Amino acid sequence: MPELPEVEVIRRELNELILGDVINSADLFSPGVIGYPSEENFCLQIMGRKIESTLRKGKFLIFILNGSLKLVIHLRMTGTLTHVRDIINLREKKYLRATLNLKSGEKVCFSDVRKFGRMWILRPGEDHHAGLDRLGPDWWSEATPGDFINRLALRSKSPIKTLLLDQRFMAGLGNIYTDESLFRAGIHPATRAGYLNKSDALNLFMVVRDTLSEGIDRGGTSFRDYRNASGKPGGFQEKLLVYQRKGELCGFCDDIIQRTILAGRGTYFCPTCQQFQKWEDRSRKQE
DNA sequence: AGCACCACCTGTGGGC
DNA sequence: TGCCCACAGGTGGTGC
Repeated sequence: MPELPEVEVIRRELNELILGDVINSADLFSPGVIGYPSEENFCLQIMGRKIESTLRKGKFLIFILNGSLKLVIHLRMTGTLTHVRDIINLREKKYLRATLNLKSGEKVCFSDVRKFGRMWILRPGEDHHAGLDRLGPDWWSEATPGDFINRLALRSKSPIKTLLLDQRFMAGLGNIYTDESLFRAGIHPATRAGYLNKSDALNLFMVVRDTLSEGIDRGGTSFRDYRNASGKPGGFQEKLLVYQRKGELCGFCDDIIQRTILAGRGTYFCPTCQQFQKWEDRSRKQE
């Protein structure tokens, strides 16, 4: 489910609601929800910690706790974080995996249908337990056009979609925002990175940032499960131009949106508006 | 090094 | 209505 915009929407909301609050305790309801340390130590270490600040890196949500501890959360496909006073009001109650019980009397509820989501408590130097150390620059708060161009040059043979999805390349994009960005930039998802010149790359960088920005402004994309910290859906799904629109008219030309598989993921594109691949094939034949 | 494939889970929607 | 299959916003491991 959540990509960078969805995690950022949740972070901003929780930042207003729980900053400065204290986690009295945690309740765990699903084995495997804690990535590190053990469930027992997770519960012991989190008790009585003050939430000093909130961060996001890629799709990871991070709460800085007093005593140099970090609470790290990844929602993976179907995870949600909901701020409630009473669990009875929780929409995803059936899939509740953990709660953080705050001194204020409120709770942060971690629900997750598919159980892929994880939480970690990390001390300084323990980022590798969550894979945080392997992330590239965050697309929203860290990456620069220069980063992007330099990194593209290092992976020039990879299809551009593969790179955009690779969190070690740059962190935060998932399947929806990748397909939407490539459509908006007019680039076929299979185009090899090395085929993009500097101007193409710069344009793609700006388009990705604009697409993420609009996603955040509209409260994220609720294709199915995503809800913000108040339990409400986002609105960017109404603005999707290709994702999940196989067989529909493009909207910018008379062609029809196609679906294929790339990087192991369902991939949506317009064969007419995203022609980079065709040009690349032609230039390869001329070699 | 990089990529394809499977695994992890549960639910939903389409076709018959 | 029911069954079966494909597919779903993510990532890590394995083997070629």
